[in-house]
Amino acid sequence: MGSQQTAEPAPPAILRADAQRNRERILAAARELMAAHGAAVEMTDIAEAAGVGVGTLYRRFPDKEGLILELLREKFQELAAALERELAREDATARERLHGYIRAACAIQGADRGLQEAFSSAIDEHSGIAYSTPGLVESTRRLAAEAVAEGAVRPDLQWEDIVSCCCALGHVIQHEDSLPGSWQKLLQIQLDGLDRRAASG
Amino acid sequence: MGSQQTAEPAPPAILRADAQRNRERILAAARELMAAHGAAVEMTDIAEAAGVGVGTLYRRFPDKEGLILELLREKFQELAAALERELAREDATARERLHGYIRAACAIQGADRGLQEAFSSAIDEHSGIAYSTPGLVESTRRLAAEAVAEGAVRPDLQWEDIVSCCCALGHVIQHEDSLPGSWQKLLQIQLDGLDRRAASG
DNA sequence: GGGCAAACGGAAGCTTGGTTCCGCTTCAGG
DNA sequence: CCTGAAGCGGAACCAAGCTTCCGTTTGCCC
Repeated sequence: MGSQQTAEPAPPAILRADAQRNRERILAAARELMAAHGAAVEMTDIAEAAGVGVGTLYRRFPDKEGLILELLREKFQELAAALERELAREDATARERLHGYIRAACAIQGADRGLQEAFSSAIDEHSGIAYSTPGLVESTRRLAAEAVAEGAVRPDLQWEDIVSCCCALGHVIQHEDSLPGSWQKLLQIQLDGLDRRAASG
Repeated sequence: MGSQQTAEPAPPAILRADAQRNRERILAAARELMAAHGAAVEMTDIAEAAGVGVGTLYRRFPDKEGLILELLREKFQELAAALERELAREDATARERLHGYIRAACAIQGADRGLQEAFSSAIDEHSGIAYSTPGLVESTRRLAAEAVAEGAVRPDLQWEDIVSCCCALGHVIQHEDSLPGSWQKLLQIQLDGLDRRAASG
């Protein structure tokens, strides 16, 4: 191998104006379709919805996985934003902020099937994304710690429990069609179960 | 069309001895593989594990869906059996029987990835199976009613909530690898949340 | 034992959906 | 305006898996 391997001409980091525009369109279309139908949407459909050929799509993203990854990143940032918003509330107790965040996570997952899958798949194959979203873990940890310190929630609450709850709720939310309205009840049960007075043993 | 349409020769309901044996083998292999790898196993692999050609597999079952359906039926019967067993316990309070059943459902789902998917997919496309499993719904309803009547669990508990809990737990259990041990904690939170003292408002 | 419906194996066929390829078009710098 | 790199479209390609087909084998009944 020579001193400078140039196997790939390495495309410039700066995109031409039209290419940039198309990139946005593709992301928007993918966002839209995946929110509605989940990760199973076909690349062809995304391209069509974006008003672009598949070739263009593949010029921008390495493969389907890559496109999904990009959207996953977005999703987790959305979640992180909700978390920050909640943590910043001055008018609420730590327990209320905890409840607020879990509710927000439900709302986000309900509005977007993609995120529900993100939560699951991200947990497995792509767990890196969740963990690499700046501040997400750290803020969750803080949310838990503050609620425990306040004394209103179960003393053994850990940040991972918050993740489990959101993940579990997301799953039920995704099946809204066949278990209509049942997630609200489960949410209530879980929030109650997180309270100090509920903790057994 | 004549008085007796014989489009299909209508295969005899009674199988030849070897055919019967192979049918069992196929089911056993499918059970095994799907428990380990979920519904994604390939028909070819199932046939191979059963020591049989794919053709044979398709002679017994209409298609992959049909095979899965057969196993799903089994799974829900397994669940129904656990439920009956729990309901029959004389030595326990209704609340303990409720806890016992939910724990049992977790155990079953943990031992068999297939059932977790069953719980989910059954909820959607195949909800008929769950509902057609003799006594499953009825017994769940009874489990809930008895626990409520006893007064130890939240008064607004409905049988659907039990389903939600099991379904949600199953989802987290399936991701055991990436959220190690977290389902036990969530189970605890939910069981606590089901108690009367936890119920808010 | 003989005959035949039932059963078998597994190669070939088909479908679905991701990915590549390449000739044509468009931007942007000189 | 001219030119070349960057971008574009979408038909063609390819892999994966489910399903079918058909020549051969086997259990079962007379």
